[in-house]
Amino acid sequence: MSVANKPRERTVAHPPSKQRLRLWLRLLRSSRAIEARLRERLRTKFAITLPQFDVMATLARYENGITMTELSRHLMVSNGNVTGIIDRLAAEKLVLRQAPATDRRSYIVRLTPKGLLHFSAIAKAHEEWVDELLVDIGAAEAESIIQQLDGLVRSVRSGDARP
Amino acid sequence: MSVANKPRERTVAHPPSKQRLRLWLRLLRSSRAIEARLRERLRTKFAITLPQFDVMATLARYENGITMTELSRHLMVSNGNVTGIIDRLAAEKLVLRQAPATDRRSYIVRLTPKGLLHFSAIAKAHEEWVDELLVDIGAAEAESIIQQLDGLVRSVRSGDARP
DNA sequence: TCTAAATATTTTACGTTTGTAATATCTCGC
DNA sequence: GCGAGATATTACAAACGTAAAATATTTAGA
Repeated sequence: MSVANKPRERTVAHPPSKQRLRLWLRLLRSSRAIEARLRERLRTKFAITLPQFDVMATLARYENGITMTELSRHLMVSNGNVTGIIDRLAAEKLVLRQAPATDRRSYIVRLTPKGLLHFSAIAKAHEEWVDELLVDIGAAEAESIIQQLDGLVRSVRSGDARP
Repeated sequence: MSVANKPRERTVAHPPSKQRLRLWLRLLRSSRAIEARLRERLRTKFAITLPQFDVMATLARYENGITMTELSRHLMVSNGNVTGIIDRLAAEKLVLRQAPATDRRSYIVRLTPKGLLHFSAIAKAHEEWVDELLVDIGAAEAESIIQQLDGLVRSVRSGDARP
C-alpha cells in the first residue's frame, strides 16, 4: 500500500522529507490561525490574554493547586515565564500563592474563588468559539486527527536523542 | 474501516464539541513541541531565532524582494513586528532594505548574498531536523493529515463572520 | 553528627518576539 | 491642494527563553 511500491503513481511528486516539511508548515499555520482568533476574542470579550487563560485552565484542574514548576511543565513554557503571568493574575486577585509548610523553596499556586468563577465563564465561551471555528470538522474526523497528532507528539518526544 | 461505522464502539463517549476542543489542544501541543525543538537547534547550531529564520525563508522565495506589509501578511504576524526582526537581520547584513523609486512610503526587503548563503545552509539542516522529528509519519499519513489541516484552516478562515 | 557539595525551586535580568495603538510620511483620487 | 487611505515605524505592555542569582533542601563524607 505504500506509495513507494507504486512507481507509476502520479502522487510520487513529493518525497517523504518534503512531505514532512509541508506537514510541519501546515501544522504551524493551523495553530497560529486558531490561536490568533482565540487571542483576539479573549482580549475583546474578557480582557485577558491567552497565556493567562491557559494558566487558569490548568489551575482549574488542580483544586489543591500546584507548584510553579509543575505549572510550567504542564504549559510547556519556561520556568521564569510563569512567574510573570502569575504575578499579573495575582495582581487581579484571580490566583494566589500559598507557602507549603513542608518545603519553603516552593509555592503552591491556586485559583481564588473569584478566579474560578471568572474562569468558568471564560471557559464556556472559549469552548463555544473552538466549536464554532472547527465546525467543519466532524467528530470522527476530529478523532482521526487527534490519533495522528498523538502519534506525532510521541514521535517528537521520543526523538530526545541529541546528536 | 471508519469508526463511525461501528455504532457499538466504546469511543462514542465524547460529544463533538468536546472532541473539537480536544483537537485544538492537541494541535497546540504538537506544534509547541516541534517548535521548541527547532527553536533550540536553530539557536545552538546557527545562533538564529525561529522568527528570523521564518523571515529569511519567506524572502528566499522572492528573489526580487517584497514589501514589509507583504512580509507581515505572509508570516501572519503584525506589521509593527516585522520591523524589529528586519532591523536585527539587517544589522547582521543578512537582509537589506531598498527604497523603490515609485513609492517612497514602502521598502523592498531582500536577502543579501551573504543572507542567501547563510539561509541555504540553515534550511538544509532545518529540513533534516523536521524529517528526523517526524520520522514516524509516513508520506501517505503526512498527506492525509495535510489534507485534513487544510480543511481546518479553510474552516477557520471562513469563520470570519464576527458576532 | 556536622559540614560542604550537589540539587531543587523560584525569581530576576536581559534580549527577542508579539500585538495594539498612535504617529509620521507618502500616494492618489477628487 | 486636500483629505482618505496606505505604508512603515515607534511606543508600550505582555509573553517567551536562557542564564544567573537567591534560597532552601538533600546528600555524602569526614
